[in-house]
Amino acid sequence: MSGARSAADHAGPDARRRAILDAAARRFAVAGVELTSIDDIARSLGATKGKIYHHFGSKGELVRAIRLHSVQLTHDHVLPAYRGGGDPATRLHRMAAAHVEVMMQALAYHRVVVETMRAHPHRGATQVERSLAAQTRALQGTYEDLFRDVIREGIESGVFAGQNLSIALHSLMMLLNAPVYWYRPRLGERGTDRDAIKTQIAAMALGALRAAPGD
Amino acid sequence: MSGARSAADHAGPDARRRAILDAAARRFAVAGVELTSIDDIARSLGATKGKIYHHFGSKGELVRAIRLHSVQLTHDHVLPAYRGGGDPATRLHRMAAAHVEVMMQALAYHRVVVETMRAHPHRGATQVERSLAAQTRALQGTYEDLFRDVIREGIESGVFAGQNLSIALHSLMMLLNAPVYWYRPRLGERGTDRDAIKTQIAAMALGALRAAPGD
DNA sequence: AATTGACACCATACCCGCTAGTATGCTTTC
DNA sequence: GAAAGCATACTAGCGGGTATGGTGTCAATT
Repeated sequence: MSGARSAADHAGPDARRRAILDAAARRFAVAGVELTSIDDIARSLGATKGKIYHHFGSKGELVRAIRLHSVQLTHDHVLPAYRGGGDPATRLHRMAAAHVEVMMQALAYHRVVVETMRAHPHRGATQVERSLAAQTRALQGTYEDLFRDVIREGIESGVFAGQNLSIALHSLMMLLNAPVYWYRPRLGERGTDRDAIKTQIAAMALGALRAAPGD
Repeated sequence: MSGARSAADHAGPDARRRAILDAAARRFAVAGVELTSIDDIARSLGATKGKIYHHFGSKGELVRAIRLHSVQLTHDHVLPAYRGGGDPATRLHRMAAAHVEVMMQALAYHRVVVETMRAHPHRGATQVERSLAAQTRALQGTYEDLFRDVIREGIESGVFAGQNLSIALHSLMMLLNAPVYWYRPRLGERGTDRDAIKTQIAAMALGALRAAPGD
């Protein structure tokens, strides 16, 4: 009685992988990674374990794939603002707004990221898992470099306070990730809430960097 | 061969509870809550499950107790700065510095808090667990109200930007919690690093609140 | 001071549910 | 007809929790 490809399945295997990832991210986001069983995810797909384990090798691989996708989404969404011209303050404001925006768009994915943030090396990770983790780390690194660049430029040009770059970057990222923790889209919301949030947080980010270092 | 009370045990049962909590927090912080078994914690104490389950009803109770202790520590450490006089900016700066300070002092406890932040209700929580969680929520609420008060006061007096209070508070808390994610005490550090961190973050927090709302 | 219970304290050994992962075979597709 | 795609049924092991018994401590009693 199976085999009847329906809905999003017609677009090929990658689309099916994606559908599984979406479902997994949603379940992980609401119930937590550890408390979500593979059967839960399969059930939310109207399928069984077999489907998931056909496309992914393990639960850990699922989590790593979600993490990687999250970072890719974020990087792709913020890069234009980085490449766009303007003084450091303007660029950083646009980047910050874009970051907050994508946090709220793909909320489930980013929730998984922050939950699994303090990468407990997950003893016994497979080869694929390690590879995904490595890609994620690398992309995350180049992503943070975008902000590091702009901050440094801003410090050198005097618009940002001359403080410790590493601390500033870490703090900025946490500030921009904040909505992942508390934002809950309201039913029937049309985007004005999101605009307010991203505008305010971007403004706060700029203010934080402009702060005088001494006190 | 047992029964020989040693080390910190002489100070009574509460001290033993505390020792267990410390060990649990440390293990949880380094390996993650889910990946840490009760046996792991017991081993790190030079004891067995029996000791832990004599003092705590369940693993969940352990986690909740750690969370509560974390909030209590933070509240107690920041309250003096709240009560101290000064204009809103000064008070908030002191409160922020105190918050960051206690984050780095009781790092393990706060790590557990942020890891279990998005409270997955943990289906089947016992009565004691629910009670601990309720106390934690309550205290967390009154703690955040300290900051809310000062922010509101600052907005009214014009030193802070007139932005959405809820978003500002959430963002501020995340900014102040940031060190929990990345700070690692260096061997033989004598406190100058911590001073630099808390000073810079407090300054950034002030700057974030002073930011102009519109853009 | 010595004895005796009573209870706090903890070790040992055991159970058992839960879920990640696998083995297998039936469909559908190409 | 070969291979991808997936359902079904099963296994295995980890770890949370418990049942039980032993050991020390302390207070009351004699």
